[in-house]
Amino acid sequence: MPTKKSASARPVKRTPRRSVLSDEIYEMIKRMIFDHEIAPGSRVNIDALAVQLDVSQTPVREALARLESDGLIAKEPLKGYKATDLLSLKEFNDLFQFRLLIEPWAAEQAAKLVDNTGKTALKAEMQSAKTALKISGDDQFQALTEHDARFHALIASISGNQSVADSYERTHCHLHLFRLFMANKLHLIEGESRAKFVQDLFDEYYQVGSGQLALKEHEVIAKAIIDQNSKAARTAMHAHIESSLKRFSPAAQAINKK
Amino acid sequence: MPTKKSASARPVKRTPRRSVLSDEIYEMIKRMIFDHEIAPGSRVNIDALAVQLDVSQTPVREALARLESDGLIAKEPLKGYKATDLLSLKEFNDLFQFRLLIEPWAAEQAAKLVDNTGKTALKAEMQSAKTALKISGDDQFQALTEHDARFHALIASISGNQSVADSYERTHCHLHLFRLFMANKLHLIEGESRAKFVQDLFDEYYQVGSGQLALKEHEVIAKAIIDQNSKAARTAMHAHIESSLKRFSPAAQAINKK
DNA sequence: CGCTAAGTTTTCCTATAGGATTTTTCGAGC
DNA sequence: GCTCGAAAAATCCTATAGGAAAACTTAGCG
Repeated sequence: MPTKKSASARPVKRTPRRSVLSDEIYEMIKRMIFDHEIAPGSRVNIDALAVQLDVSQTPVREALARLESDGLIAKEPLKGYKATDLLSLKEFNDLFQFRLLIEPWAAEQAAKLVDNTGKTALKAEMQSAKTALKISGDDQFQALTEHDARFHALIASISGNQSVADSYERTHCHLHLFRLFMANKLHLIEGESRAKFVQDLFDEYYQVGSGQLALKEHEVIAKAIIDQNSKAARTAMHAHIESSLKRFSPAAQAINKK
Repeated sequence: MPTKKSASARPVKRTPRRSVLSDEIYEMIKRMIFDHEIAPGSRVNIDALAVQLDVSQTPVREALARLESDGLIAKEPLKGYKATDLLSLKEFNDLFQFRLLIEPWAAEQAAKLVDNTGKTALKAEMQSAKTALKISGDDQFQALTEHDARFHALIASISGNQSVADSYERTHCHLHLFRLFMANKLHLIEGESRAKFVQDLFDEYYQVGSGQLALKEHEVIAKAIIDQNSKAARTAMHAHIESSLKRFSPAAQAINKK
């Protein structure tokens, strides 16, 4: 009786799995948060999630436990899990302040320590950004956000300091920014004027004029690192984060006024 | 056969639990790592742990998943969990470099933003350090390490920046330091001279002369914050971390030479 | 002595049931 | 009509057993 239902609902033989199931589930749930399939603040039902993903509760629980210590999901004892709320304005500012503490240093170190492998990787990443520009719509924003995440993570990695790289990763800042942005976007289906507002935000962030401001800033940073100019790398990274903070600030404020 | 054994081995009625079982298990396992009950690098068997702690596998799995994303335990897919190795010399230095990036800033902010509640908490923590000095033996070292952890976490918290406070917490630096230190200690049962070496380390770290150097440094930091002298707080914290790095460095080197 | 192959062990995943706690619903009383 | 309290439902948390896949071990053969 029990096996029958699931056996018929599930592919007869699961494709040979690359790694461990709970890891896949972790990534899938993370992606669901990323895609707003799980809305900020909404409850997350373990049973439902297990059924939906067609696995048992165990891997779901493991994934949720990890997501909790990532700060992406909060557990209220005996009440269940819920997706964390979007960043408040304060949290948003705090996050960028934190980045200002570690990333300029990371860029500086990266410029000092970079080798040929690192230079190649940086060039490749900048190339992928250009590819992303060819996409259109929300997918473009997502592609650019993902480039942004990879770019910063790459620099942290080149810096050679694992503690710094890890702490950057765990901020999940790109995920928070994307959620913030999309929340604005989604709220606006109701009002035409606000849709325009979000479009403006988008333009502002990635496409000021024909300049693609953020990518230009990335170019400057990448160049400084490849040239092994550590001072310039630090300065450029600092400027980029502050500039990024300014660009995203309206989005964060819009949410908090709601 | 299966139920019988566990039913007889377990207390009839579990004491009314304060919170959630998996959280308790998480803390217990963390403590086991702290106490070297789980040796660095050793395999961690889920079944065995569940039996030992007298709970089922489920909460153990959740705890291990969280510990993994804390970096205290590593999962090798399809092979099981193992406790992470002790910090290599490089990781040790990286960790302190990371702390240098965020903690002096945190101290500076704390001095700017501290209120009466914060000042009271700081004074209380310094008082608890004095109490710890009355303990003797390894317990004293543990008590002082825990004070150290609370002191730094408190300042990060007073700084008001949640991202910074979280990232400090997640370094688990006090835990790593304690493991490093105890590993030296434990290895030395074999050699008398090395036992002396560890005692020296201990004296060096917490009791130089009758000065209790580290605590003196804490006093300076605490005073600067309470006086709301932000510049002094930053400087004192910077000096303290560098001083701490120097004091612990021999312990880290000893492990790596092994 | 080295390498392949079968058997054993370990580990992960699944499934399900039952106890505990919270939330919701519903009815009685003011 | 509103508030309070108790029963009912939903949800979470725990426990346990068993099956599948991979890793490890051991024995036999070249």
